[in-house]
Amino acid sequence: MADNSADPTAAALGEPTLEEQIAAYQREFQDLDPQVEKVVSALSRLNRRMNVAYSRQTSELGISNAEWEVLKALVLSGAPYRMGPGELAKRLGLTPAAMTHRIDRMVTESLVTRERDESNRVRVIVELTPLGRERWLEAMRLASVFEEGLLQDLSSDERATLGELLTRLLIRVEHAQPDAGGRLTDLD
Amino acid sequence: MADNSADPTAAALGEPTLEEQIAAYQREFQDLDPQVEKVVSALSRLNRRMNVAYSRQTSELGISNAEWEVLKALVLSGAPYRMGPGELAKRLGLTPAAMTHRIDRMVTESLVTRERDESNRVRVIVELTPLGRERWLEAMRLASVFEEGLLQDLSSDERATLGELLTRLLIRVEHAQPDAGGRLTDLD
DNA sequence: TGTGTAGTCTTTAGCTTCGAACTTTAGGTT
DNA sequence: AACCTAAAGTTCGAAGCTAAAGACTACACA
Repeated sequence: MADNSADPTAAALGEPTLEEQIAAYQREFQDLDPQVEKVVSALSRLNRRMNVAYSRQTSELGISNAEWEVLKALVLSGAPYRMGPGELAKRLGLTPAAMTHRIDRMVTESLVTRERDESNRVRVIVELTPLGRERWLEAMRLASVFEEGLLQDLSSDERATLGELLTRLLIRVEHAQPDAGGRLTDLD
Repeated sequence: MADNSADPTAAALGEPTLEEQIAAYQREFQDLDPQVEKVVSALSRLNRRMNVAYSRQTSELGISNAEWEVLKALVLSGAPYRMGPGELAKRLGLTPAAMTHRIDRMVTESLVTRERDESNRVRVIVELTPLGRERWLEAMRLASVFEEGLLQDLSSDERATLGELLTRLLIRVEHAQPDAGGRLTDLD
Protein backbone atom coordinates (compact mmCIF):
# COMPACT_ATOMS: atom_id res chain seq x y z
CA MET A 1 0.00 0.00 0.00
CA ALA A 2 2.15 2.87 1.20
CA ASP A 3 5.48 3.31 -0.49
CA ASN A 4 7.92 3.79 2.33
CA SER A 5 11.02 2.92 0.34
CA ALA A 6 12.58 6.35 0.61
CA ASP A 7 11.63 7.95 3.90
CA PRO A 8 13.51 6.39 6.79
CA THR A 9 11.45 8.25 9.37
CA ALA A 10 8.31 6.49 8.25
CA ALA A 11 7.90 3.26 10.12
CA ALA A 12 8.24 0.16 8.06
CA LEU A 13 5.46 -2.24 7.18
CA GLY A 14 2.67 0.28 6.87
CA GLU A 15 2.62 1.07 10.54
CA PRO A 16 0.81 4.37 10.87
CA THR A 17 2.73 7.41 12.02
CA LEU A 18 1.85 9.01 15.33
CA GLU A 19 -0.10 11.73 13.54
CA GLU A 20 -2.04 9.21 11.48
CA GLN A 21 -2.85 7.23 14.58
CA ILE A 22 -4.17 10.28 16.40
CA ALA A 23 -6.25 11.25 13.37
CA ALA A 24 -7.72 7.74 13.31
CA TYR A 25 -8.70 8.04 16.96
CA GLN A 26 -10.40 11.36 16.27
CA ARG A 27 -12.26 9.81 13.37
CA GLU A 28 -13.50 6.80 15.35
CA PHE A 29 -14.05 8.33 18.78
CA GLN A 30 -14.79 12.02 18.74
CA ASP A 31 -14.90 12.83 22.43
CA LEU A 32 -11.19 12.42 22.88
CA ASP A 33 -8.79 15.25 23.65
CA PRO A 34 -6.11 15.18 20.93
CA GLN A 35 -3.58 16.60 23.36
CA VAL A 36 -4.16 13.77 25.80
CA GLU A 37 -4.15 11.18 23.08
CA LYS A 38 -0.88 12.47 21.71
CA VAL A 39 0.86 12.06 25.06
CA VAL A 40 -0.61 8.62 25.70
CA SER A 41 0.08 7.30 22.22
CA ALA A 42 3.63 8.58 22.29
CA LEU A 43 4.20 6.95 25.67
CA SER A 44 2.85 3.65 24.43
CA ARG A 45 4.88 3.63 21.25
CA LEU A 46 8.02 4.77 23.01
CA ASN A 47 7.74 1.97 25.47
CA ARG A 48 7.43 -0.60 22.75
CA ARG A 49 10.52 0.68 21.03
CA MET A 50 12.47 0.69 24.26
CA ASN A 51 11.50 -2.91 24.89
CA VAL A 52 12.71 -3.82 21.43
CA ALA A 53 16.04 -2.18 22.15
CA TYR A 54 16.49 -3.84 25.53
CA SER A 55 15.59 -7.24 24.13
CA ARG A 56 18.22 -6.90 21.44
CA GLN A 57 20.82 -5.96 24.00
CA THR A 58 20.12 -8.75 26.44
CA SER A 59 20.02 -11.37 23.71
CA GLU A 60 23.45 -10.17 22.62
CA LEU A 61 24.66 -11.01 26.10
CA GLY A 62 23.12 -14.47 26.07
CA ILE A 63 20.49 -13.76 28.68
CA SER A 64 16.78 -13.14 28.37
CA ASN A 65 14.90 -10.00 29.23
CA ALA A 66 13.25 -11.96 32.02
CA GLU A 67 16.62 -12.80 33.52
CA TRP A 68 17.79 -9.23 33.17
CA GLU A 69 14.83 -8.06 35.23
CA VAL A 70 15.76 -10.40 38.05
CA LEU A 71 19.39 -9.29 37.98
CA LYS A 72 18.25 -5.67 38.04
CA ALA A 73 16.06 -6.16 41.08
CA LEU A 74 18.83 -7.92 42.97
CA VAL A 75 21.47 -5.33 42.17
CA LEU A 76 19.20 -2.42 43.05
CA SER A 77 18.46 -4.03 46.40
CA GLY A 78 22.10 -3.31 47.27
CA ALA A 79 24.80 -5.51 48.79
CA PRO A 80 24.70 -8.36 49.66
CA TYR A 81 22.28 -8.68 46.74
CA ARG A 82 19.79 -11.02 48.33
CA MET A 83 16.02 -11.23 48.07
CA GLY A 84 13.32 -13.81 48.66
CA PRO A 85 11.39 -15.30 45.73
CA GLY A 86 8.16 -13.76 46.93
CA GLU A 87 9.61 -10.28 47.12
CA LEU A 88 11.17 -10.71 43.69
CA ALA A 89 7.86 -11.86 42.27
CA LYS A 90 6.08 -8.81 43.63
CA ARG A 91 8.74 -6.48 42.33
CA LEU A 92 8.60 -7.97 38.84
CA GLY A 93 4.85 -8.46 38.70
CA LEU A 94 4.95 -12.26 38.47
CA THR A 95 3.24 -15.05 40.35
CA PRO A 96 5.36 -16.94 42.86
CA ALA A 97 5.00 -19.98 40.63
CA ALA A 98 6.63 -18.24 37.69
CA MET A 99 9.35 -16.98 39.97
CA THR A 100 10.17 -20.50 41.10
CA HIS A 101 10.78 -21.63 37.54
CA ARG A 102 12.65 -18.49 36.57
CA ILE A 103 15.00 -18.93 39.50
CA ASP A 104 15.44 -22.60 38.53
CA ARG A 105 16.76 -21.54 35.15
CA MET A 106 19.00 -18.84 36.55
CA VAL A 107 20.49 -21.22 39.10
CA THR A 108 21.47 -23.66 36.36
CA GLU A 109 23.11 -20.75 34.52
CA SER A 110 24.97 -19.73 37.67
CA LEU A 111 23.48 -16.24 37.64
CA VAL A 112 22.07 -16.65 41.15
CA THR A 113 22.15 -19.12 44.02
CA ARG A 114 19.19 -20.36 46.02
CA GLU A 115 19.31 -21.62 49.59
CA ARG A 116 17.04 -21.91 52.62
CA ASP A 117 17.20 -19.30 55.33
CA GLU A 118 18.38 -21.28 58.37
CA SER A 119 16.96 -18.73 60.79
CA ASN A 120 13.49 -19.14 59.31
CA ARG A 121 13.25 -22.30 57.34
CA VAL A 122 10.10 -21.30 55.46
CA ARG A 123 12.09 -18.65 53.68
CA VAL A 124 14.40 -18.98 50.71
CA ILE A 125 17.24 -16.62 49.85
CA VAL A 126 18.14 -15.85 46.26
CA GLU A 127 21.58 -14.31 45.96
CA LEU A 128 23.36 -12.78 43.00
CA THR A 129 26.57 -14.53 41.93
CA PRO A 130 29.62 -12.62 40.69
CA LEU A 131 28.76 -13.87 37.20
CA GLY A 132 25.25 -12.49 37.56
CA ARG A 133 26.59 -9.16 38.67
CA GLU A 134 28.98 -9.07 35.71
CA ARG A 135 26.13 -9.79 33.27
CA TRP A 136 24.10 -6.99 34.80
CA LEU A 137 27.02 -4.59 34.40
CA GLU A 138 27.42 -5.52 30.75
CA ALA A 139 23.72 -5.02 30.17
CA MET A 140 23.83 -1.66 31.93
CA ARG A 141 26.67 -0.49 29.74
CA LEU A 142 24.64 -1.27 26.63
CA ALA A 143 21.48 0.20 28.09
CA SER A 144 23.10 3.46 29.10
CA VAL A 145 24.46 3.96 25.60
CA PHE A 146 21.01 3.41 24.17
CA GLU A 147 19.38 5.71 26.71
CA GLU A 148 21.84 8.49 26.10
CA GLY A 149 21.15 8.15 22.38
CA LEU A 150 17.43 8.25 22.96
CA LEU A 151 17.73 11.64 24.67
CA GLN A 152 20.46 13.06 22.47
CA ASP A 153 18.17 15.56 20.75
CA LEU A 154 17.09 17.17 24.01
CA SER A 155 18.94 19.93 25.80
CA SER A 156 19.70 19.64 29.47
CA ASP A 157 16.80 21.97 30.26
CA GLU A 158 14.46 19.93 28.12
CA ARG A 159 15.57 16.73 29.81
CA ALA A 160 14.87 18.26 33.19
CA THR A 161 11.45 19.45 32.06
CA LEU A 162 10.58 16.06 30.65
CA GLY A 163 11.73 14.30 33.79
CA GLU A 164 9.69 16.59 35.95
CA LEU A 165 6.51 16.26 33.89
CA LEU A 166 6.80 12.48 33.77
CA THR A 167 7.37 12.37 37.51
CA ARG A 168 4.16 14.27 38.08
CA LEU A 169 2.27 11.77 35.94
CA LEU A 170 3.86 8.95 37.87
CA ILE A 171 2.96 10.43 41.23
CA ARG A 172 -0.62 10.80 40.09
CA VAL A 173 -0.94 7.22 38.87
CA GLU A 174 0.91 5.70 41.81
CA HIS A 175 -1.38 7.58 44.12
CA ALA A 176 -4.39 6.21 42.27
CA GLN A 177 -2.98 2.66 42.31
CA PRO A 178 -1.17 2.32 45.61
CA ASP A 179 -1.45 -1.44 45.44
CA ALA A 180 -0.30 -2.16 41.93
CA GLY A 181 3.14 -3.37 42.69
CA GLY A 182 1.73 -6.82 42.04
CA ARG A 183 0.86 -8.45 38.79
CA LEU A 184 -1.49 -6.91 36.32
CA THR A 185 -4.64 -8.73 37.23
CA ASP A 186 -4.12 -8.50 40.97
CA LEU A 187 -6.49 -5.78 42.03
CA ASP A 188 -8.63 -4.55 44.91
CA MET B 1 15.09 2.03 54.95
CA ALA B 2 12.21 4.37 54.33
CA ASP B 3 9.16 4.20 56.52
CA ASN B 4 6.25 4.50 54.16
CA SER B 5 3.53 3.47 56.53
CA ALA B 6 1.72 6.78 56.45
CA ASP B 7 2.45 8.38 53.10
CA PRO B 8 -0.04 7.24 50.46
CA THR B 9 2.18 8.49 47.66
CA ALA B 10 4.77 5.92 48.58
CA ALA B 11 4.20 2.72 46.68
CA ALA B 12 3.05 -0.25 48.66
CA LEU B 13 4.96 -3.39 49.42
CA GLY B 14 8.36 -1.83 49.80
CA GLU B 15 8.65 -0.92 46.17
CA PRO B 16 11.27 1.79 46.03
CA THR B 17 10.25 5.29 45.08
CA LEU B 18 11.57 6.79 41.89
CA GLU B 19 14.15 8.76 43.86
CA GLU B 20 15.32 5.70 45.73
CA GLN B 21 15.63 3.79 42.50
CA ILE B 22 17.73 6.48 40.88
CA ALA B 23 19.94 6.66 43.95
CA ALA B 24 20.41 2.90 43.77
CA TYR B 25 21.49 3.15 40.15
CA GLN B 26 24.00 5.85 41.06
CA ARG B 27 25.35 3.67 43.83
CA GLU B 28 25.75 0.57 41.66
CA PHE B 29 26.72 2.11 38.33
CA GLN B 30 28.43 5.48 38.62
CA ASP B 31 28.80 6.47 34.99
CA LEU B 32 25.11 7.11 34.53
CA ASP B 33 23.57 10.51 33.96
CA PRO B 34 20.93 11.00 36.68
CA GLN B 35 18.89 13.20 34.37
CA VAL B 36 18.76 10.48 31.75
CA GLU B 37 18.01 7.82 34.29
CA LYS B 38 15.17 9.81 35.74
CA VAL B 39 13.45 10.12 32.39
CA VAL B 40 13.96 6.47 31.50
CA SER B 41 12.90 5.13 34.88
CA ALA B 42 9.82 7.31 34.93
CA LEU B 43 8.88 6.12 31.45
CA SER B 44 9.30 2.52 32.45
CA ARG B 45 7.31 2.80 35.64
CA LEU B 46 4.59 4.85 34.00
CA ASN B 47 4.13 2.25 31.35
CA ARG B 48 3.73 -0.48 33.87
CA ARG B 49 1.07 1.46 35.74
CA MET B 50 -0.76 2.19 32.53
CA ASN B 51 -0.79 -1.48 31.63
CA VAL B 52 -2.23 -2.28 35.04
CA ALA B 53 -5.00 0.23 34.47
CA TYR B 54 -5.84 -1.02 30.99
CA SER B 55 -5.90 -4.62 32.16
CA ARG B 56 -8.36 -3.79 34.87
CA GLN B 57 -10.60 -2.02 32.44
CA THR B 58 -10.65 -4.72 29.81
CA SER B 59 -11.25 -7.46 32.35
CA GLU B 60 -14.26 -5.47 33.58
CA LEU B 61 -15.65 -5.72 30.08
CA GLY B 62 -15.08 -9.45 29.84
CA ILE B 63 -12.33 -9.28 27.26
CA SER B 64 -8.58 -9.70 27.54
CA ASN B 65 -5.94 -7.11 26.87
CA ALA B 66 -4.86 -9.23 23.93
CA GLU B 67 -8.31 -9.04 22.42
CA TRP B 68 -8.51 -5.33 23.03
CA GLU B 69 -5.34 -4.84 21.01
CA VAL B 70 -6.85 -6.65 18.06
CA LEU B 71 -10.04 -4.62 18.27
CA LYS B 72 -7.98 -1.44 18.42
CA ALA B 73 -5.98 -2.29 15.33
CA LEU B 74 -9.12 -3.12 13.37
CA VAL B 75 -10.97 0.03 14.39
CA LEU B 76 -8.00 2.27 13.66
CA SER B 77 -7.69 0.74 10.20
CA GLY B 78 -11.01 2.48 9.44
CA ALA B 79 -14.20 1.19 7.83
CA PRO B 80 -14.89 -1.51 6.75
CA TYR B 81 -12.65 -2.64 9.64
CA ARG B 82 -10.89 -5.45 7.82
CA MET B 83 -7.31 -6.70 8.01
CA GLY B 84 -5.40 -9.86 7.21
CA PRO B 85 -3.97 -11.99 10.01
CA GLY B 86 -0.44 -11.32 8.84
CA GLU B 87 -0.91 -7.58 8.91
CA LEU B 88 -2.50 -7.78 12.33
CA ALA B 89 0.37 -9.90 13.60
CA LYS B 90 2.92 -7.34 12.41
CA ARG B 91 0.99 -4.48 13.93
CA LEU B 92 0.70 -6.18 17.29
CA GLY B 93 4.19 -7.67 17.38
CA LEU B 94 3.08 -11.29 17.33
CA THR B 95 3.97 -14.32 15.27
CA PRO B 96 1.43 -15.37 12.67
CA ALA B 97 0.90 -18.56 14.66
CA ALA B 98 -0.18 -16.65 17.72
CA MET B 99 -2.47 -14.54 15.57
CA THR B 100 -4.19 -17.63 14.21
CA HIS B 101 -5.08 -18.79 17.69
CA ARG B 102 -6.04 -15.36 18.92
CA ILE B 103 -8.43 -14.95 16.01
CA ASP B 104 -9.83 -18.41 16.74
CA ARG B 105 -10.81 -17.28 20.19
CA MET B 106 -12.24 -13.99 19.03
CA VAL B 107 -14.33 -15.69 16.36
CA THR B 108 -15.92 -17.97 18.94
CA GLU B 109 -16.72 -14.88 21.00
CA SER B 110 -18.24 -13.17 17.96
CA LEU B 111 -15.87 -10.23 18.21
CA VAL B 112 -14.60 -10.75 14.65
CA THR B 113 -15.36 -12.90 11.61
CA ARG B 114 -12.82 -14.75 9.49
CA GLU B 115 -13.27 -15.66 5.84
CA ARG B 116 -11.15 -16.35 2.79
CA ASP B 117 -10.61 -13.59 0.30
CA GLU B 118 -12.31 -14.93 -2.83
CA SER B 119 -10.24 -12.74 -5.12
CA ASN B 120 -7.04 -14.18 -3.73
CA ARG B 121 -7.64 -17.40 -1.93
CA VAL B 122 -4.32 -17.38 -0.11
CA ARG B 123 -5.50 -14.45 1.90
CA VAL B 124 -7.83 -14.36 4.86
CA ILE B 125 -9.94 -11.40 5.91
CA VAL B 126 -10.60 -10.67 9.55
CA GLU B 127 -13.50 -8.29 10.00
CA LEU B 128 -14.81 -6.55 13.09
CA THR B 129 -18.38 -7.45 14.08
CA PRO B 130 -20.83 -4.90 15.49
CA LEU B 131 -20.32 -6.55 18.87
CA GLY B 132 -16.55 -6.16 18.54
CA ARG B 133 -16.96 -2.50 17.68
CA GLU B 134 -19.23 -2.01 20.68
CA ARG B 135 -16.69 -3.63 23.00
CA TRP B 136 -13.99 -1.37 21.65
CA LEU B 137 -16.16 1.68 22.26
CA GLU B 138 -16.81 0.66 25.84
CA ALA B 139 -13.10 0.10 26.40
CA MET B 140 -12.30 3.47 24.88
CA ARG B 141 -14.73 5.22 27.17
CA LEU B 142 -13.01 3.71 30.18
CA ALA B 143 -9.56 4.37 28.78
CA SER B 144 -10.25 8.01 28.02
CA VAL B 145 -11.45 8.62 31.55
CA PHE B 146 -8.27 7.07 32.91
CA GLU B 147 -6.07 9.03 30.52
CA GLU B 148 -7.73 12.30 31.34
CA GLY B 149 -7.19 11.54 35.01
CA LEU B 150 -3.56 10.70 34.39
CA LEU B 151 -2.94 14.15 32.92
CA GLN B 152 -5.21 16.08 35.25
CA ASP B 153 -2.37 17.77 37.11
CA LEU B 154 -0.85 19.25 33.96
CA SER B 155 -1.89 22.52 32.39
CA SER B 156 -2.66 22.67 28.71
CA ASP B 157 0.75 24.20 28.05
CA GLU B 158 2.44 21.47 30.01
CA ARG B 159 0.55 18.81 28.12
CA ALA B 160 1.64 20.33 24.85
CA THR B 161 5.25 20.50 26.01
CA LEU B 162 5.17 16.90 27.18
CA GLY B 163 3.64 15.71 23.93
CA GLU B 164 6.23 17.55 21.92
CA LEU B 165 9.19 16.24 23.93
CA LEU B 166 7.91 12.66 23.79
CA THR B 167 7.36 12.95 20.06
CA ARG B 168 10.97 13.99 19.60
CA LEU B 169 12.10 10.94 21.53
CA LEU B 170 9.84 8.77 19.44
CA ILE B 171 11.14 10.21 16.18
CA ARG B 172 14.66 9.52 17.32
CA VAL B 173 14.03 5.92 18.28
CA GLU B 174 11.87 5.14 15.26
CA HIS B 175 14.60 6.51 13.07
CA ALA B 176 17.11 4.25 14.78
CA GLN B 177 14.82 1.21 14.53
CA PRO B 178 12.99 1.56 11.21
CA ASP B 179 12.28 -2.17 11.16
CA ALA B 180 10.91 -2.73 14.62
CA GLY B 181 7.27 -2.91 13.77
CA GLY B 182 7.68 -6.66 14.20
CA ARG B 183 8.03 -8.65 17.32
CA LEU B 184 10.66 -7.98 19.89
CA THR B 185 13.23 -10.53 18.89
CA ASP B 186 12.86 -9.98 15.15
CA LEU B 187 15.92 -7.97 14.32
CA ASP B 188 18.43 -7.22 11.58
C1' DT C 1 0.79 -27.32 -19.71
C1' DG C 2 4.10 -28.17 -16.21
C1' DT C 3 7.19 -26.85 -12.85
C1' DG C 4 9.39 -23.82 -9.69
C1' DT C 5 9.10 -20.27 -6.36
C1' DA C 6 7.32 -17.02 -3.27
C1' DG C 7 3.72 -15.61 -0.16
C1' DT C 8 0.03 -16.48 3.37
C1' DC C 9 -1.84 -18.82 6.79
C1' DT C 10 -2.14 -23.19 9.83
C1' DT C 11 -0.26 -26.98 12.48
C1' DT C 12 2.91 -28.98 15.78
C1' DA C 13 6.15 -29.23 19.63
C1' DG C 14 8.35 -26.98 23.42
C1' DC C 15 8.58 -23.24 26.78
C1' DT C 16 6.84 -19.67 30.06
C1' DT C 17 3.30 -18.07 32.69
C1' DC C 18 -0.89 -18.18 35.56
C1' DG C 19 -4.34 -20.02 38.95
C1' DA C 20 -5.07 -23.20 42.35
C1' DA C 21 -3.97 -26.95 45.38
C1' DC C 22 -0.41 -28.69 48.37
C1' DT C 23 3.71 -28.85 51.73
C1' DT C 24 6.36 -27.05 55.21
C1' DT C 25 7.33 -23.87 58.93
C1' DA C 26 6.23 -20.22 62.45
C1' DG C 27 3.48 -18.39 65.86
C1' DG C 28 -0.55 -17.76 68.59
C1' DT C 29 -4.66 -19.96 71.53
C1' DT C 30 -6.68 -22.74 74.80
C1' DA D 1 1.28 -29.67 74.84
C1' DA D 2 -2.23 -29.99 70.80
C1' DC D 3 -4.41 -27.39 67.60
C1' DC D 4 -5.39 -23.57 64.43
C1' DT D 5 -4.16 -20.09 61.36
C1' DA D 6 -1.12 -17.60 58.47
C1' DA D 7 2.86 -17.25 55.51
C1' DA D 8 6.31 -18.81 51.91
C1' DG D 9 7.45 -21.76 48.18
C1' DT D 10 6.64 -25.55 45.14
C1' DT D 11 3.95 -28.59 42.20
C1' DC D 12 0.39 -29.46 38.79
C1' DG D 13 -2.61 -28.63 34.89
C1' DA D 14 -4.36 -25.29 31.51
C1' DA D 15 -3.63 -21.31 28.41
C1' DG D 16 -0.92 -18.53 25.30
C1' DC D 17 3.31 -17.67 22.82
C1' DT D 18 7.40 -18.79 19.67
C1' DA D 19 10.00 -21.23 16.12
C1' DA D 20 9.92 -24.40 12.66
C1' DA D 21 7.66 -27.27 9.48
C1' DG D 22 3.59 -28.06 6.53
C1' DA D 23 -0.33 -26.96 3.24
C1' DC D 24 -2.35 -24.26 -0.08
C1' DT D 25 -2.61 -20.53 -3.61
C1' DA D 26 -0.84 -17.42 -7.08
C1' DC D 27 2.27 -16.20 -10.42
C1' DA D 28 6.43 -16.52 -13.54
C1' DC D 29 8.81 -18.91 -16.91
C1' DA D 30 9.90 -22.56 -19.98
